[in-house]
Amino acid sequence: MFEPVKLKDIAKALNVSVSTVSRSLSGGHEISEKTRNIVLRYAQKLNYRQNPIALSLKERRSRSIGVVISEVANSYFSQAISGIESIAYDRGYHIFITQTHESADREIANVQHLSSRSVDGLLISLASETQEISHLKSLHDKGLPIVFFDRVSPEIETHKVIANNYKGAFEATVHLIKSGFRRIAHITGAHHLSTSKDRLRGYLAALDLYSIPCKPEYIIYCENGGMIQAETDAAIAQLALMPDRPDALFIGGDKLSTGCLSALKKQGLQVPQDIAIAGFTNSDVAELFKPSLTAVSQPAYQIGQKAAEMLIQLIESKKPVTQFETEMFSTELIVRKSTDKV
Amino acid sequence: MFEPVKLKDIAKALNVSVSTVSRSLSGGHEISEKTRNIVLRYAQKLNYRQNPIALSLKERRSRSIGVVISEVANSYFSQAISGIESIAYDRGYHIFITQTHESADREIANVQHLSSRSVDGLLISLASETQEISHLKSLHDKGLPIVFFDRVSPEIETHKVIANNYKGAFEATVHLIKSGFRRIAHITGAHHLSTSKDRLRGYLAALDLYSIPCKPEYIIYCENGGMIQAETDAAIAQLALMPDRPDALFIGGDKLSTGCLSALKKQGLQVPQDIAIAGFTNSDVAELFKPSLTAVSQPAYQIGQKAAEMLIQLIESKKPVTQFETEMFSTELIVRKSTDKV
DNA sequence: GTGAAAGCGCTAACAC
DNA sequence: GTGTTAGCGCTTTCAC
Repeated sequence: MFEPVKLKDIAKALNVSVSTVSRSLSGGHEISEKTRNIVLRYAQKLNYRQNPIALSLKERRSRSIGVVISEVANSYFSQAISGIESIAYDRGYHIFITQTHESADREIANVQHLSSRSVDGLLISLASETQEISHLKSLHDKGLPIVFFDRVSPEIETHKVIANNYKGAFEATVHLIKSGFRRIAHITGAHHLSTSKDRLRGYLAALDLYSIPCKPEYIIYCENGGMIQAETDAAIAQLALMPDRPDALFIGGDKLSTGCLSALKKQGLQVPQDIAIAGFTNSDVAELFKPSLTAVSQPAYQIGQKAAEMLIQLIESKKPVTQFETEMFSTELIVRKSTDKV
Repeated sequence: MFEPVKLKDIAKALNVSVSTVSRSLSGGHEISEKTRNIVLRYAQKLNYRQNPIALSLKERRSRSIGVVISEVANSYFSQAISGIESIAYDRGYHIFITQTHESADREIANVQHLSSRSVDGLLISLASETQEISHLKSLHDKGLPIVFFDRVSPEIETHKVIANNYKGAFEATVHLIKSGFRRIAHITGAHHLSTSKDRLRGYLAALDLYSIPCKPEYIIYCENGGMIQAETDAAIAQLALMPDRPDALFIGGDKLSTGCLSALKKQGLQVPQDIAIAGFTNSDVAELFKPSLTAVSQPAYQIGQKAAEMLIQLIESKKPVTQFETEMFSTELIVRKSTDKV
């Protein structure tokens, strides 16, 4: 098998002690220039690499961070991951990515697994199903740094990074209203998620501003957040059958937006003739849909970067951090054909 | 900070030795039922977890595998990752995902980083830019298990997992021909990639079967594999300007397929009226495009699973493996509107 | 300036 | 059946 060079090998070959080698390599001051150079040169020649596992054991940290998301196959998350990765890489951290597929059980298992793998910190966007976060709380109480992004929880006081979901939803809804639609429904993710709540508030605020009464039956929660297409189909079917069928739809989720487009197609409803839609999505192909999709896009890459930065800062902070921030990024409304009034 | 329970804590509390605790926990036979029960119960109560880092140091393996792909934001790879993850998780392995973004330099850095992080093995799909794989060869020669998937290299003898790219391309091209198209161009990824070569062969074989002469100018390589949209746009522009403009297009890459759709739109070419298209893609929204996209879909999840299985088998094999296999999976042709003859 | 030795958490060979 | 000890690769304190 693969046998990397270790300090002992170098020490033996050079007839010095292991500690001399270690000190030379780590740039210790108390080493003679001459010895250091010899060691350095030899180590270089043998392509010596520190064994990170031994180092972790020694330092009692792993230089790795755990990432918990619902799915990589989601444009928002895959972009966020790239952002996280870019920062982590720069700072010498590795990332463990785990997927919950929106299941609370898998989230618990993943978090458990990661913490037992001694990650130095956790970056998490909660699963749709998760309502109770004692699995995170206990870890956090024990001192494990955690930074929330996207779907956050008020129950743990720590850094959080989110998009301005309220404003994004508000703008999208206003755009629908200004385009001439009045019967605007809202399909969104699990009711307890922070993102769902904020987006709902934005939607309601826009209706309110234009004095459009809000119909409770126009608000539909998809508890699986688009993970299960049948649920999305059912939501659309429900809207389609209403006597006072909506003429527009504001969708509060990445997976849901494409899911609704697909469901509407199955229902035989034309977009935007029968019903206009605008939705949160970071898809890079929203332009190509039939019709092209008016989208609320989040700066997912930057959100990932910021979250990683904050986590690493937390990890590397000498004294316990007590001041926590919630960083908020602006969304962008990209108007396309799915909200054209015809 | 976060201080997990260790064997020593349990030993001290129970007034036994560390080894007794270790043996009880690992189900050693030479322990009295009584002691074991006491230890087990206490460990349970304290929620004891083995420290995987210490274990790795001891066992000289990390129970983790490195995954090198071009991008997670790619339907094929995100599905493959899920497959890899499902197997790895079952077998007690963690995965490190790294992205090359098609750059050879980043691939080298990632591989280097992973190997220095002591992964037990590597799962890799080569970057578009990679032509020279000595960085992998040297690691492989030193005994690091490597399994290739998707984009493989003949230069290293090991297990490989791929889709039947030849047949997938053949079927897609035949479908275009049978639909009545004759001037069929082929846009594909970097010329040296195994996938590009196999798909080209399939395309040529189909043309040949129907005695359609192959025009060299109808074959365009996008060396960045759709990563840079400008390159894809240029390829389409080139085709659009030909005096004998193709009436159909077979596309040999996931990112390229959507990229071409977008480029055609910019060129003002209607699909399929002006030009029909069929392409490799695992996108779950190919149905929603305008027009819906005829796709060659790969069983990415299964490919990921198989690759992970093979790698773990390699890792855990007692004796050096000398017999290597290349596992091939069938693709599926999903016919949609983008290849309708009008 | 350099070496010896302890210790990070764990397992296992070797005592008893 | 249980304890003692060495060792995985590394850093760092303490001697010299």
